[in-house]
Amino acid sequence: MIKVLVDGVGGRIVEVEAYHHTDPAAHSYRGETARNAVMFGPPGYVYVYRSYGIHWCMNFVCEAAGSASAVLIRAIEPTDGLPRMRRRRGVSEPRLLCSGPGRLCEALRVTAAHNGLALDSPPFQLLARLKPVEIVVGIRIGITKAVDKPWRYGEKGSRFLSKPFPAS
DNA sequence: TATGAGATCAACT
DNA sequence: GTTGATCTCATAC
Repeated sequence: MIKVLVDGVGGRIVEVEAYHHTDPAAHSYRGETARNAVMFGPPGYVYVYRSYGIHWCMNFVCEAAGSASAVLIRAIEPTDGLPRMRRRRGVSEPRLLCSGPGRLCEALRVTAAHNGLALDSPPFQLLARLKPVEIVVGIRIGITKAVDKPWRYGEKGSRFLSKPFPAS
């Protein structure tokens, strides 16, 4: 999987979910608003929003401008800046640092200040994967609409997923 | 281990 | 006024 760093801290993306404007579960489903405007812009940008009042969630905008599609980064495998992540998260167990959207954003210190920033300029860095990996697909997590759509993608066998995928 | 509540706020109805 | 792409901690089995 691709590796993402924010200010030098981050790791390999091991779990994402896809959202699209035709998807009832997506923020962009009901059209553009002040919050989701970034999703309607060009790809390669970061969309950050607050969830349940206390957590931040990070998305990468995809496809052409106007399609309002994005991938929610649900989990990464920490590889860079482990000490800083531990300090920010207050936990030492590596697999608890980034195994979930809210955890990941706290570990990378992603906030509304990052909303609308480009993925190819500081503090963001994207690094291509070194080798192909096996991907498993499943249904999405933590949503109440379009629950049956298999738009969750993860690295097979990774120990850093927010939840395990059904055996495949 | 499993289930449940609380935290806390911006956007939407 | 209600809801939510969540997490953590507490209490119950």
